[in-house]
Amino acid sequence: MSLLRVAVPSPLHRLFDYLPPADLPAESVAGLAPGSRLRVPFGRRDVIGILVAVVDETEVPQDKLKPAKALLEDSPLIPPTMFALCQWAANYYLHPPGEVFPLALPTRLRGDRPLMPLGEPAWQLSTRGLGLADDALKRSPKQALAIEKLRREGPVSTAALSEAGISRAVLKSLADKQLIKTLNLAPKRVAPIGHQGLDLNTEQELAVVAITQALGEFSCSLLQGVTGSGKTEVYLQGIAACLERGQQALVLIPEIGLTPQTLKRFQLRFNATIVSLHSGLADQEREKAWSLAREGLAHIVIGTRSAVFTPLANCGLVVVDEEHDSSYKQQDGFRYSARDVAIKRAQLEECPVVLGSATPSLESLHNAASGRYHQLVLSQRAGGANLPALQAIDVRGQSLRGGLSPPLEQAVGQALAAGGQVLLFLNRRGYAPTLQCHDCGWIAQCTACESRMTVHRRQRRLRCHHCGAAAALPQQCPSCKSRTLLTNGLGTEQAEETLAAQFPNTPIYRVDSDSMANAGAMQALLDTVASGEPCILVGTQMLSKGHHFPRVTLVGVIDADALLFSADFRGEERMAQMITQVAGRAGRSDDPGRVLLQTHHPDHPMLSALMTQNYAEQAKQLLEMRSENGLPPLGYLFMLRCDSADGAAAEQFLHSVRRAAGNPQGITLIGPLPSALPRRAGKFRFQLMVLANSRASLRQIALALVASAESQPRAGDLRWSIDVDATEVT
DNA sequence: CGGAATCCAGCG
DNA sequence: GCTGGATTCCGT
Repeated sequence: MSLLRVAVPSPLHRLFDYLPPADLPAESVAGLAPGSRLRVPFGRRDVIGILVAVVDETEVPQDKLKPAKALLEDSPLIPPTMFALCQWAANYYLHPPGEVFPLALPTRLRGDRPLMPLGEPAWQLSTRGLGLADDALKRSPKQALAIEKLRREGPVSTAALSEAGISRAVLKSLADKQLIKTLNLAPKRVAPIGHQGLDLNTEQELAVVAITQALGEFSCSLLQGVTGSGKTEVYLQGIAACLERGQQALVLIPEIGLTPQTLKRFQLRFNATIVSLHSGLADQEREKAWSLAREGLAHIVIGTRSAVFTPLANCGLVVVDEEHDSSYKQQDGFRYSARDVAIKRAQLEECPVVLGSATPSLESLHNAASGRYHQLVLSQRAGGANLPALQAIDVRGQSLRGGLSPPLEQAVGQALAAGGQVLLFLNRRGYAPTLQCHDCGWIAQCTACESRMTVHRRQRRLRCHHCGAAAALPQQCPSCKSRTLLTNGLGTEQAEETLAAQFPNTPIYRVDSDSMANAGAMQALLDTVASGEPCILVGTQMLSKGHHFPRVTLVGVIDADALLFSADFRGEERMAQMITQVAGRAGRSDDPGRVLLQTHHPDHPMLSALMTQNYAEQAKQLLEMRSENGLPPLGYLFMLRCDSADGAAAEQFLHSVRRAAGNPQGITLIGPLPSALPRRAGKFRFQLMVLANSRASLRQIALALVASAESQPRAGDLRWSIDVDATEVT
């Protein structure tokens, strides 16, 4: 007997078997394709699940099996490649399959809504309308006109009818008389046209040739190009070759903030259907973009992390821009890496994938060095510009105004006087990270987290950056009623304020997620900065991503020490990437500019390495250190995390899971330990780190731990999750 | 003792 | 995750 194995939307690490729906002919059941939606009873209610397989046997007792209620479509909404990708991802990341398959669908289709047809709503004559006598409508001239038009032209879109002066009301009365009926005009398939690309230098040429020749089968290339070396141009010409083969391209970018610029550049180059998928889209727009991609009507699909699960009818090339960027890793729920999923996807699509970055992740560099990836290098900046020189400023004992030491302040003044723009990097938003009472020492803490509240003076609020809690900025100390409250430390808001006083004749622009909250703010800023007038940009890592500022001649890193000391083993890698990226924002051919790093540890080996080496050399050293410690990418790791309002319960849970794992060969278990933020949003957080010397042994122990965790009695609000290839381990 | 808040197993 | 039946809690 045929049974349907279904991925049901629930956090359970298993599939559920159902009898076929009663209305489905028995002989058609065996031939059902996976990836279709099914309405199935689950507990007390009905849910929409995804058919994973048709099976003959089950371990479920016969009397527990229930029939599915309905099959929602004949041909699967999730095409075979995407189905395989989701299945791989659920398996690789050990995530409940019922939560993975829906990612291949737009939200509207995760329920039981029917697929919205693409194309345009239109009208045509019904049989009765065709046979209508010519003078039958002489008392309704508008209706007669409509019939005449449809008779002459065949099906006409509602929009075109409306343009011809035929209103909805007219169409409705004709429809009521059953003289006309609706249909859907199929969308037109257009051939994409690529405009002439820019001239390439030799390295770019080689990269384009390599990508073009790779089309048609799976391969992975790492395009390592210093900032300003023209990586995007290489993508564009690779994509042009892909489109010429009649295939589609998928382009992943790190953040929604970069979408408009990227989209614009692609639209200028190609006369083609380009869709972008990001969190800013309304559900209906999202479904339309998804359908265009799935039907093969969109030539280029540009999107952030989740777009890696968008089906493409004929995917010929995958590009992952800024592949090192941490936003490709989802940090809650289903903790996948879109970059790694993209590589698997290219393998399933049998097409090449290009990973691009000026500062590739150690993972990708390692894979390139070991020959698993092709390495494509762009070492020259466009127009032959040099990269700016890095220099440390020893701030020990120096008086700091608005975070700036006298030498930095002086350098800023000089750069502005020379007509340049200045970029100051401070990776802390808000006014100050701490509010303290001068009389009794009270410190504003978040009540739900083990952390301090950040002062946001403009909003007159205290905000917790970990849980989002907010409170009014107190006027007096809640503990001793003193009115002398001090702020400690420096955030972008305060820096902006102090800089305005230090440089009263220069516009200061703050760039962080607070000031760039509304859509268009970033574009407006970029337009202003592009005008070239001297100004100071002060902001967080938002400044270090994507945008190039050719008129910036000085980059100042206000607090390099904040990057220097990280509990995470990826700290050094992140610092090198961030400094290299922020340094790369500046300079043009005739003036590479300079980069000043303020630090209390000018002799720190990481800083000296940054001064004297390029990113690639430094990465090589970092890789050696990882190798010595058995850390990724030379070791394999995952985290088992647990949080609960009951801290002891969370810790106990991980202890007993660890006991169940035993003491296998080649595995290092560390923990359970409280995480770096031991309490967040009212919950205590513990974690167990597992390091393995091979992917196979990692997988084996991960499966054992998940099985053990699943079989533990579930107490209270305790939650656990697994993070395969975790990037944040503190 | 009744009604509300909380706990907890089970979902095919 | 959601659901509803069982259990505990609270005021009377």
